[in-house]
Amino acid sequence: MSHKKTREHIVEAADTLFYERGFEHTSFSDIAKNVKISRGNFYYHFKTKDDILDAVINVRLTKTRSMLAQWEIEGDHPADRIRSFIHILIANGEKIKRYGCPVGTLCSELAKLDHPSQSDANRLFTLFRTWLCRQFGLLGREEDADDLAMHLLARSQGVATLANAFNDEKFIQQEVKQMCDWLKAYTEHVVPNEHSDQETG
Amino acid sequence: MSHKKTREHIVEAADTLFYERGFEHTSFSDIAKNVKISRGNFYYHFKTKDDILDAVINVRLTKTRSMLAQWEIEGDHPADRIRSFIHILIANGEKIKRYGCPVGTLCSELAKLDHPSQSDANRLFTLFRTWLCRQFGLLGREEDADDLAMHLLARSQGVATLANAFNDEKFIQQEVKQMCDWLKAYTEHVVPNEHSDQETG
DNA sequence: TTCAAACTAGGACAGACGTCCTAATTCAGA
DNA sequence: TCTGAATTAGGACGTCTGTCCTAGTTTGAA
Repeated sequence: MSHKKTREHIVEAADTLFYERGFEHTSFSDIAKNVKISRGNFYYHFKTKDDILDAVINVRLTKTRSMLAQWEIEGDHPADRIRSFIHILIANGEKIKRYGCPVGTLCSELAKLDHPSQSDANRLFTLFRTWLCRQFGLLGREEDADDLAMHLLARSQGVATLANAFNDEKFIQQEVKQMCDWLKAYTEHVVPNEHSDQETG
Repeated sequence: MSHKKTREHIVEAADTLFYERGFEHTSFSDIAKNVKISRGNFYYHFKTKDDILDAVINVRLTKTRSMLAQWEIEGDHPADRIRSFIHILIANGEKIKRYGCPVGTLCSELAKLDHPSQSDANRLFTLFRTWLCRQFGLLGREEDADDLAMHLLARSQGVATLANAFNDEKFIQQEVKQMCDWLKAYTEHVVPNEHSDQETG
């Protein structure tokens, strides 16, 4: 029983610390302090620090997948789902202002370290990319769905980076509004007869 | 003579390495290897590693200022100058795909380290911001010039982050084109009588 | 040529890191 | 209750880090 719990606690603490302080700047001692176990005990659960990183990435992948699935349940119209994506900038605004985007900053750091888990971390981006791509496809934009997905992903990344640097709440809200307007214009232009045709209405 | 040269060589090598590997992941030994001096010799030129970082930031600030000044000389029309900004994504495309944006990734790393030089690094962003702000003002958009500057800055940051993660050249070019179109639409809409009225024409 | 100042090389230093070992403790099943 | 396996605590290890010292070399002006 305590085996799985301890392992999960380690991954959970590492997840938080890797986000807030970065992977390299987080030591075994830091994680141990948070989980309240002995530093030497890590070796039983993980052979190396990189193994912890892999576990953290896998947890994030799983959580992201379920979040995206949840957005598909909550929103019938693809535009609503895409709005859910855009609004994580507001939902996670405080953390983003402090630490930036967890996906972007991790991928960025691993790229500089030339770390073997780079490609695994990038799958977090791919998850959002393909999900957004599918939603734009459902909006009738099959041809350039992936371009639109990448465009929106880039906009979000940029907002996160600058919100972090300037610690600017108003900027986040302005940009979120602009992205929603951009989305609405696209939606109305492409699927004019379906601007708010949810089955609930 | 060799004093200044050595100091400059150290800062130059540190500048490159901080960009390519990150500040924390660059050691004195790494820099020493590049400059081909003894590791212990640093103390004569810099008291601490943070002092080297400060020097690097100052060099970048100076270089950026002169680059922006150059763009003002080269382009008479503010729209041309802004296009110069947009096109650094292509000019530095190879490095951005490998290491991301030097400004964004540095600010991001220092934020995670809670490093005292955060605010100095952020001044790099502010440099671009106020410069872009001024150009948009000259385009007749005094009222929302700063919003437009921040918007464009964010777009560039997002493109750099994703170009780095996906190592995607086509994506950079697409987004650069979109940004130029966005700029042109703005320009023509706001200053309709001046859509290509450079003094050279 | 002389000599103080500028500069450099090499290594000592304490502390932190990731890794790994071993003895002790906890726990589950017979 | 007993026993072997699972789990943990604590610390040893070699390496690397940033910092700092000192002896030696180079340099430029008198």
